[in-house]
Amino acid sequence: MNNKLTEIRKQLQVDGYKLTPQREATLKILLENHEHLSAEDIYMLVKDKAPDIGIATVYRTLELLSELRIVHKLNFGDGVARYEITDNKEEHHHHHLVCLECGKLEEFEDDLLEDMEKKIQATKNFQIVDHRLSFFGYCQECKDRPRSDRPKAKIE
Amino acid sequence: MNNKLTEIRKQLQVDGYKLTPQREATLKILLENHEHLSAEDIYMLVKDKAPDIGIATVYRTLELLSELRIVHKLNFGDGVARYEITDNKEEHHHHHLVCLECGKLEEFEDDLLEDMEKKIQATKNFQIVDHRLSFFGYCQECKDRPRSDRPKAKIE
DNA sequence: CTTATTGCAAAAGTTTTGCACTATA
DNA sequence: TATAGTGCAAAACTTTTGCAATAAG
Repeated sequence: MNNKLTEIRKQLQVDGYKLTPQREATLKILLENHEHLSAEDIYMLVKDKAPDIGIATVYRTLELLSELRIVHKLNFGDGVARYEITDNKEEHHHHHLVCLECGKLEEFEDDLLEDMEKKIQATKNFQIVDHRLSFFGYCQECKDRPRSDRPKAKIE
Repeated sequence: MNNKLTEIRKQLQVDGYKLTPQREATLKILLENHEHLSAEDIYMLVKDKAPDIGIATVYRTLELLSELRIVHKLNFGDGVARYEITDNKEEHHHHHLVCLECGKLEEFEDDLLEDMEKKIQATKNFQIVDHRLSFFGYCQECKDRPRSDRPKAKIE
C-alpha cells in the first residue's frame, strides 16, 4: 500500500517531475479511494488535508498522472471525467446493469471478458488497460410494473 | 433505408411525440451519417437543410431519441458526446477500442456477449435490451512510440 | 539559483434551461 | 384550440489557460 506510493514517487522523480505536497496529497487520496472519483471529488478530499490547493492543480496533476499511466481517466457519459489508480485487477470483473425504466444501477461480477481481451490483444495489437461494460434493460420490478406507473427514464 | 425513417416516424407517433420538421431533419442526418457525430456536427448538417433550427432543439431531439433508444449516446472522453443511430442487428456485436493516448477509435465485432446475456437474464432476473462495451488501452502506434515523441496527452 | 509548479481568476467549450412564441395533432 | 415543441439568449457546468508568485531540486 505504502509501497505503491513510494514506487510512484520514484517514477515521478525518474521522469524529472517535482514532488510537490499537492501531488503527494492527490496521490494519497487516489490510493485511499478506489472508487471512480471525479476531479471535484478529489479536490474536496485533498482540500481536507491541504486546504490551499486549487482545483486547477488537481486537474493538472490528474493530467500528468494520466500521461504517466498512473491513473486511468474514465468516462461514463454524464459529463464528468472520473479517475482511478491503474492496476485494480478486481475492478476489471465488475460490470453494470442499468435499468432503462427507473435508472437503477446494479453491479455484477464476471470474468468472461478475459477471453475477449486476450483475443483482441492478439488480433488487433491493442494493449488493453481497462474496459467498461454496461447492459441496458429492465430490472425485475420495472419489468413487472404496468406501463402507466412507470417513471420516465433518464438515459445515460 | 427509407423504411427505417418511416418506422421511427411511427414509433414517435405511437409514443405521443409530435413530428416536427426539425426532428425529421435531424433523423435524416443521423440516417445518412453513420459515423459518430457530435451535437455540433449534427447541428451544422441539419442547418444546411433547415437553417433556422437552433442547437438547443438539436440537443433536445437527441435526448428524446436517446430515451427512445433510437440513437446511442457515446462518450469518448474528449468532452463531447457523440450520437449514432441504433442498428438493432449489427450494433449488438459492435464494440469499441479507445486509445488512451491519441484518442483514436477502432471498432470490432464479436458476439461473445450473447453467452453473458443469457447468464444474466437467468441469474439476475434482468431483461436485457442492449449493451455497450468499450475497451480502453493503447493502439499499436502509441504503444510502440517512445515517451518523448508522444503527443501531449489529450488523454481520453 | 533556475525553472517547474502553483493559485487565482478569467476564458473556453459543451450542454441545459427559462421564457415567450409557434405550430402540430 | 390546446399543448408540445422551438429559438434565442442566458445560465450552468466542467475543464483549461495566462500570469505573477512560490518552492522544489
